[in-house]
Amino acid sequence: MFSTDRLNSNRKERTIVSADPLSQVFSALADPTRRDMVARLTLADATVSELAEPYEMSIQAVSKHLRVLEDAGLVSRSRDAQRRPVHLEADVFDLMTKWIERYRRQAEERYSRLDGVLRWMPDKPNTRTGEET
Amino acid sequence: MFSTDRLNSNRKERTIVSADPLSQVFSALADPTRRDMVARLTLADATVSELAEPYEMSIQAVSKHLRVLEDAGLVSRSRDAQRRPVHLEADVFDLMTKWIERYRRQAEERYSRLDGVLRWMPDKPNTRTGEET
DNA sequence: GTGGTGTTCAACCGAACGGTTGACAAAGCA
DNA sequence: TGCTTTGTCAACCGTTCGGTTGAACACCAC
Repeated sequence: MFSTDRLNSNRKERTIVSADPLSQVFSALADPTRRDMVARLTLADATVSELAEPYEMSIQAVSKHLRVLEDAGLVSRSRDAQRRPVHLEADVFDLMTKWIERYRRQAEERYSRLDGVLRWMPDKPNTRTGEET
Repeated sequence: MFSTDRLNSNRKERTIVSADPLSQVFSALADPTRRDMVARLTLADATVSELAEPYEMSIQAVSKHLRVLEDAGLVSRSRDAQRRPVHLEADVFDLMTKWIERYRRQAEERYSRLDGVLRWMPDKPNTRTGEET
């Protein structure tokens, strides 16, 4: 909660502030390299160097990308000797899906409601900002 | 591709490079303020100052946020005297939804396939990197 | 032990981000 | 004709981001 991390350091828990989960997931997937890794991980687990192979960047860069995927909960890592197999955690997708679907539905509802309003149309100026209490 | 923008500047088209559409949408929604704006816009169109009202930041900051939403195609703006009513373009949600659903499905398929493999289990090492040609 | 392999850590760098302030344009209102 | 409202543009500032290099750690194989 305060220092605790970055002193004993090495293990996890150097979260510091960490954005809300939804922001983390969205921003993790905002990078094409990271999206590509996720896509490949839907086919099979892979080690860091296997994941790094197709890209031109250094292994360290890939390792960093994996960290943000892990922090976002999209990916988990186990241990196999020196190797760190990466595994996709598809559940987190739901977080996004739910957010998106919720507001999409709300938007659609609103549009159909608006159709109604337009048909009704008394003499108000133009329903500009709508009926938001 | 080179200068061209930022010289004639003022009108649109200062795209410079502009990330791929999917990255733009994801990263636009990676900010909680922007997500909140989108959420509110599902209820009704709104002007810039109406949108800005609940937040502590300056109008200019809100204007910037709207720009990234607009560049991502999530939002469009019309004109009403000095006002610039903002309207949600819910279609772009589909871009994300499709990406997410595609890989979620792929991941699920893989897991069920893996169940099969485990039951079958010959003597191969472990199907590590799978069958990605 | 020594050496190789796989991965992470630490420091650094330039570009992008999220915010600020100040100036200004464009339209309505006195 | 001013003055106000609404919004954008431009410049700046500190922080984060995506990448680099170099060093270190952890583990296996001689």
